[in-house]
Amino acid sequence: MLTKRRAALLGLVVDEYIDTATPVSSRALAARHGLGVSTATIRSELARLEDEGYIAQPHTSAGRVPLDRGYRLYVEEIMAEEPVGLNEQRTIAHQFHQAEPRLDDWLGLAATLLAGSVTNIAVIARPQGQDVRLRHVQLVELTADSVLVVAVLEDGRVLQRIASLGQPVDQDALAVLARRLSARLVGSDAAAGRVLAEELAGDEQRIALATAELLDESHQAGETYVEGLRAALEQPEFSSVQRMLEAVRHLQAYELLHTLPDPQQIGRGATRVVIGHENGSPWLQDWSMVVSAFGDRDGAVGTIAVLGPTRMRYGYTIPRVRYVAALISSLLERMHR
Amino acid sequence: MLTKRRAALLGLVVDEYIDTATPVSSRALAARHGLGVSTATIRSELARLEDEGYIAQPHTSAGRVPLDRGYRLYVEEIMAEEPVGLNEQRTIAHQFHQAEPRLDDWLGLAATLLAGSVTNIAVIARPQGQDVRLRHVQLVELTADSVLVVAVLEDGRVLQRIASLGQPVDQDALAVLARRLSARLVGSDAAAGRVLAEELAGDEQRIALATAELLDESHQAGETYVEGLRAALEQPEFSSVQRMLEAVRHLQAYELLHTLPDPQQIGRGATRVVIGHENGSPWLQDWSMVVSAFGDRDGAVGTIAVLGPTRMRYGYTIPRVRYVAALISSLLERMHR
DNA sequence: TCTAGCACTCTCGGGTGGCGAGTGCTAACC
DNA sequence: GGTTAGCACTCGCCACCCGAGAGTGCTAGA
Repeated sequence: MLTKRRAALLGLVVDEYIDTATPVSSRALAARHGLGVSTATIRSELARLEDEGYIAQPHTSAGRVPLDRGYRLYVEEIMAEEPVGLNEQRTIAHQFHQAEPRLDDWLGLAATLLAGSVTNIAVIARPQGQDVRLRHVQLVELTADSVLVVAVLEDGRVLQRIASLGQPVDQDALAVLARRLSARLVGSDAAAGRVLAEELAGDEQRIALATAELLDESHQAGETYVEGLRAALEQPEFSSVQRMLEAVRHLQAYELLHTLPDPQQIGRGATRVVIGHENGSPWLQDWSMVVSAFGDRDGAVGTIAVLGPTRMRYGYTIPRVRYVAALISSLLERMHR
Repeated sequence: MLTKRRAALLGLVVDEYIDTATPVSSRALAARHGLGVSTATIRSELARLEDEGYIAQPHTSAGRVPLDRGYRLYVEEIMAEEPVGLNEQRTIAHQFHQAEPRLDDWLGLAATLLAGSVTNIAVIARPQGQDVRLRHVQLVELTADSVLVVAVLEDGRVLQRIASLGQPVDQDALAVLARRLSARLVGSDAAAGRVLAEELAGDEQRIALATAELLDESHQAGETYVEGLRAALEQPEFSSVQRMLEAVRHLQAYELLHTLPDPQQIGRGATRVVIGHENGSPWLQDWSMVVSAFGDRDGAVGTIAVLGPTRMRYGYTIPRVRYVAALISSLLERMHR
């Protein structure tokens, strides 16, 4: 059974360790926080916490270090969140309102701001293979023999692709074709585009195919934004070349993408913390993730996460991830409206 | 005076050092390359090369390491280039032809391919503040009260921006406005766009302003593509945490941008090698750069560079940088045609 | 139940010595 | 004069040892 005192003590150990990155001794705890008991008492309590699997000592004559289980309890029951202050909120929101109203720009900006704010790695992803539907197609004459296909997707992205033609087309024919494409393809996906292309021929077919490819691309793209590598690497956990190289090796967009939880399972507004071994990948054994999802009222469309050593300022990071996710969601809704 | 034999010896020292990353001893030289002389002779020649400032020894009982001056001579007179094989050319060119015909995509791809090929950092930049002119404007109706402004630039980029309107516009009015914008703005820049906006009012003004902003953006963007950090960091020069952190700290896009030479001064088809202290920045003292420029027949529009430790495979890197730059130039020309 | 005291364990940093790699120098040789 | 063999010398690297310090667990007593 975990007494109240031991839980509080665990909280102090985690706080202290997050702060100093060195094993926490009974003396340090007694000195920094005026607990009414002696170091000997603290030691016996620490021993109990160790028995229960919350903390451990790296070697006999060292202080205590939190284990994943300790962090888990800390995150769920003990820690105090440090809410995002009004000023901070304003500073962040301001930057978004100054940026281009484009999802891609927003996500890049969000990654940068978030990484800077929590001095860890921020990962933002639109998941792959998601069902993205077409909201709008337009054809723009570029040169005599090429046409720009512009597709607006339901999630607000605008994609474009150049289709080169066999022969010149006139503006009117394009307008007709655009209407036809819209009529058939709005609300559907690449497969429908390819079916339609089959029915057409010549340049019309090319354009329809380009549209289908555009929709394909929207699937696969799943652009991932990763920022904050530098800040993360400055932390003491990477003070050896091997650890550092290993981190740099694994922190590739495509690898991260597969380790992020599915945004659908998290739900908008919620945050989830994944600690150490709870991550599937072996290389993430001593990393933690704070994950949230963003999207418009139709559901979650992407994941926003902060990645860092398990020794992470959870109480500080979690509200900030949540805030940025909520901000993007609200921007998305405003854009769609 | 540098005799022929000493020059050849310098070449061997550099080759060997590039290969092994450890100071080169007289014995190693005698063993690997069947020079017809003994190690004692080699030693005395090495001593002369040291007097002349081409090489140095890190400490008394160590072999020789090339100095910047040694690399310089090596690059200019001694080294043998390793040309890009036909197969390699085909593999690379193939990937470009498969990619979207979009400058941004090409540059990203080029950075990735180049970095992989030379296992160092590839930096590709379109320089900022360059005079980009408009080739084409089109307006696309998105929703009742928003219009997508699509601008095609002379360098082949397609930019877009959403302008929201005060009241619904009909397709015909848009077409008229698009023609007017084109008539006035093709071949000119953001300033002209703003002048035109002054003459208009209401939604027309908004759209003209959006167009001007688009042209502004094209100036500032100066997108920089940096790839290959991981591969570079695996090299032995970064075997200490400080060196590694320093590298990661400085390798930020905006910082690199300012250290790249002006593409105009290099000229298309040419390559320039900047070795160690020849770089302005103090942190680049033991880095080298192989730089080339790309562009269409109207001139150079961007820089393509490989960045790595001074101990770099120059003979291998230079032809590859040149090849990729030429490839992009030819793709650009084909696109503009 | 808490505390003071104490023996014990383990890391970390500094100092030492031997080893090996390479060099420069010198004297002899072609 | 250029080349070579031999040798003394220098210096970095590494393994090893040792002492100091930090921190613990245990025990006996309040």
